[in-house]
Amino acid sequence: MLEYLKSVKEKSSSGFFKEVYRLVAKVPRGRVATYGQIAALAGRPTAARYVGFALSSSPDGLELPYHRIVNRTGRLAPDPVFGDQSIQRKLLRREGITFLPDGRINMKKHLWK
DNA sequence: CGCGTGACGTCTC
DNA sequence: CGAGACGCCACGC
Repeated sequence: MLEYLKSVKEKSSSGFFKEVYRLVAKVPRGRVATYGQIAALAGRPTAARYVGFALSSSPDGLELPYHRIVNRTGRLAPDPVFGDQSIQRKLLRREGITFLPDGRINMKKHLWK
């Protein structure tokens, strides 16, 4: 699995992945986007899972704002991805993003577009 | 064409 | 609120 992802990012053969990277990079500071949203913009409304996939294999060199991508309910990515969710939360808060009492992101207020 | 793989999404218990 | 269960799908083999 990781192998093919590697080849994908090296060859940039996948238009979908490439599109995902492009879109994610466009997310402005202080805003967040959802997997499903990115997927839809990338032309694959139902391929939300793959968005996360693309991000987890983010190409070296490209500094994508992973932390701005969250799932629909405002939940952050699982701990393993950032080592600890608190890291992602810190990054987001630093950009002015607010959290709800339950630790989820205030989607209404910060959702991209 | 089928199999395996998930940073998803949404619905039950 | 936590844990499953499904359905979703691009992409390499």
